[in-house]
Amino acid sequence: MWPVVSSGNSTAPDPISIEVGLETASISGVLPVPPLIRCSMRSNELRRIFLDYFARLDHKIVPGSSLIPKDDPTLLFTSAGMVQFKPYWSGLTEPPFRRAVSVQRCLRLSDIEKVGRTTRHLSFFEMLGNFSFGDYFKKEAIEWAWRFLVEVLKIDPDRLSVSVHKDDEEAYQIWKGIGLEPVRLGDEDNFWGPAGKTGACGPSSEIFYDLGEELGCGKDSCGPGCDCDRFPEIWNLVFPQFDQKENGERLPLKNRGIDTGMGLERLAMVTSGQKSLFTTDLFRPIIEELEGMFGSSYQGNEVAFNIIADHTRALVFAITDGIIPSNESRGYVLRRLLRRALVYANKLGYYQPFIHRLSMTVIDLMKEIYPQLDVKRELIEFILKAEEERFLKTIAIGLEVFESRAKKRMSGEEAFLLYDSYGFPIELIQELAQERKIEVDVKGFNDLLTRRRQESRRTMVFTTIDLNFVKEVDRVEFRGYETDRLEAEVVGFARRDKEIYLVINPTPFYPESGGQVGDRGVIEGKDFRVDIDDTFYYQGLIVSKGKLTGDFQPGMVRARVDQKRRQEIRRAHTATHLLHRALKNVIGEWVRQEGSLVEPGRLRFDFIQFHPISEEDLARIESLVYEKILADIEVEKFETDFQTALRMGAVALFGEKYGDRVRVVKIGDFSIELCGGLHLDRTGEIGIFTIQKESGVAAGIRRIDALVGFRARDEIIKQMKLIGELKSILGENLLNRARQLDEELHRLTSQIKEMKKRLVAYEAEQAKFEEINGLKYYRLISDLDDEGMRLIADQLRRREMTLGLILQKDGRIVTFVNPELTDRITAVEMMKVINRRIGGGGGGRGDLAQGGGIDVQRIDEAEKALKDYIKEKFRD
RNA sequence: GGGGGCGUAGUUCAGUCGGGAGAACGCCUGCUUUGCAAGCAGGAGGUCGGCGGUUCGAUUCCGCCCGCCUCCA
Repeated sequence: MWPVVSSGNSTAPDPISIEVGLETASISGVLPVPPLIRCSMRSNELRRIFLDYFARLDHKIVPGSSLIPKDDPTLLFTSAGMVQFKPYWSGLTEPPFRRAVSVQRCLRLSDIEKVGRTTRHLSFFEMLGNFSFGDYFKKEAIEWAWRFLVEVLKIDPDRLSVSVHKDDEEAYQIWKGIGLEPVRLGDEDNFWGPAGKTGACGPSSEIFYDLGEELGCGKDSCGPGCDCDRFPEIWNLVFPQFDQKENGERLPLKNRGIDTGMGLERLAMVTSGQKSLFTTDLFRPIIEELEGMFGSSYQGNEVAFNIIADHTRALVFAITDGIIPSNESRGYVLRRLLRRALVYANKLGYYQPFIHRLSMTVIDLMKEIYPQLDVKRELIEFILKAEEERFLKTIAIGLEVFESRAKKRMSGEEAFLLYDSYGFPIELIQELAQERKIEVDVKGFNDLLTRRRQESRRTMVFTTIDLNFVKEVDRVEFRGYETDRLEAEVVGFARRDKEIYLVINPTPFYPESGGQVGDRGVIEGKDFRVDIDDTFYYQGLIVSKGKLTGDFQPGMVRARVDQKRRQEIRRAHTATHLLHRALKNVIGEWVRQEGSLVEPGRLRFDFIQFHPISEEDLARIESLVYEKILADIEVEKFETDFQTALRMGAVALFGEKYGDRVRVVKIGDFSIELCGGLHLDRTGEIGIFTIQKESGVAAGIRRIDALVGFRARDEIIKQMKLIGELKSILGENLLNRARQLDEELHRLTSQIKEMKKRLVAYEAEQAKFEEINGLKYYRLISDLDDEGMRLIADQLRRREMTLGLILQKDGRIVTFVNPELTDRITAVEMMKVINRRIGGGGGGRGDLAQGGGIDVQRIDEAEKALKDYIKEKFRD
């Protein structure tokens, strides 16, 4: 069974030093296209041949973008090659080129259930694509695609077949001209997009490859587009011509064009004569490594092997792009992929963490094309190992819950609770149940799961903005580097009651980017005013959001950034660069930024490091930054081309996209980074810098929180004031005094405890009783607190045949009964009798009850009633 | 974004109906045995995650927030 991870015995690994030259740290995502083929891998050739082919057709080779889509809140992952180009079709952003070609790493979870069960579905894949933005259209796209397959790759044309959208006569005729007879399919098969909720979409034409009759489903209807494995779709040619809005409406696209996608893995399959993606050179080494690990063969275990291989690839690439397993959104998807892979390993009888080892094979296989994988090797291994161990722990907890609930039958609710709250995979529940001959209500489980899904979908809110355009605009000009106020024109807007989104051109408002938060301020028009509370990029445009007062009309406006706030942001950002450099100096050059947050007066910096930073190092880092602040160094900001910046030694970050022109921020000879954010003119303006805390965010990632400028000052003053107030109470020598007081408090508390004990004994001793029908009825008044009264009651009720009450001046009261009498009368009953007469409330246990809020003046009246009640009860 | 679970001593956790904050391990002191493991006696250690509400009284009930686990999107 699963080994249980014992907690607390994990030893921190030695710090790992990674050589990161600027050459490797530079152009993230750029696929090197060597002039000579030096790889023996067939799929490596395919990437290069594809890029070459379209480059010769005047396509710009564009590096694949990160798996985290930029500027598109409707999309969880980059799920297609077109994602990074979406604004180019809608015209929201002027395309810098009209034709592009790319190899895009993609993560798609919509078909996750099919992955591994068919020979052609993957969650992670690379997509080869050529794109046109308002340039060529169907004719070229179709002809080029056909010639690429048949003439360049020499694929047997008899094995290829095509489909078009049922209403797309144009595409149909083009294929006819080539000599093919396309099948016509409906929206379900031949309409693509948009990726996410909004954006470019249109009819498509697909190219299929016939793997042979033996793989077919045998149905009469079997043919291109069939769900079986015989005719995999290898290339989808999409003709984007609509722009889908948030409400589902489709408007004509400004730059209609071409968007194609061909899965590299499927292409590798057909060009190498394989019948499955998983036997291509992209997967075979992974599968073989798995066979070695598990000691079982691929044959007969295809589904589990396929799933594990696929998910491991996805994990390696996702972590490289900066996603860390967590319990929300993107990170959670990673967690699920990893757990799914482990569950399938379990099905093969393998119970150890192994994905972190398998990931090394994936890295070795792909590092030539994606050098970043190799750079992040240690991080990937560390994160995966920690995550695998965490899952084993989850399983251990789930097992306990399972055992405690295991009866003859397990209801759907119980199974669902195990799955939903304890993360126990349903596959394991079924397996365990089978072993123990327990029946599981799978239907009930599935019903609950379905209900949960519907509920989640219903409450899902989309963060899309449907902009109305007043004026066509290529892009929004950002003038925030030079100014914080200007006159501009409203070019687009969207309204939801008092909430309004404005696109103005030009704009002084900095949109949230690179960790720096968006600007706030005011936009004023003729009869209205908008208090801007956030600014961000949306589909390539800069959008400011705020609260509207007055009557909004598009037109000329005055825009003014909250200057004071912005200055605090500048302080934090420049300080972030100093901190980054100081970290490298003190800890080591391998320190790499994993994310940062730049707010007014506050910054947060995440970086890769496998153990906490020592107090001494933190102090050194802080004082190094401070030294640079006091040196009041000039902060130079300028534009240059990417290569020049790199030659100057600029630090470029992974996952960031850089155009040909880049902005450089240089602080003397101390720090130089590529950065589009806002910065100070001199480091002295930072004023104060103080590290607030150092903590861990996830396995292998540390975080430093720091304050600067006014916010740092406010915090320090707050602390000093607090200390001042403490001193006014405790005197100058705070520490000694506090220790003294603590000791004294301790001594006095135990003394009071002792005294109370004696007082209790005394009061109990002195207590007089009155006889009522053979009972000893006590009534006393005490000045002791609740605990004291309880203790007296404890003493008295130990005596045989006793009961009574203890009263305190401010209305607190305790009633008590000897435990042997409680089946005839209880302390709670007595309390209620009193409460009925003279108010208040109370309750407790049979032998002791507490209460309060009674009217002490009328106690005699209540007591009389109580005695009558007791007499009644013990009449015999 | 929404749902479920959890948050109590340094650690792992118990705490029933709203009325005495507990156990084990660890720690400290002493004793015993001194080959070690240990044994015996005593002790320290708590904002019951935070804030607010209901109540005479809240670790317990309610609301909001924070953190962790987990599921759905």
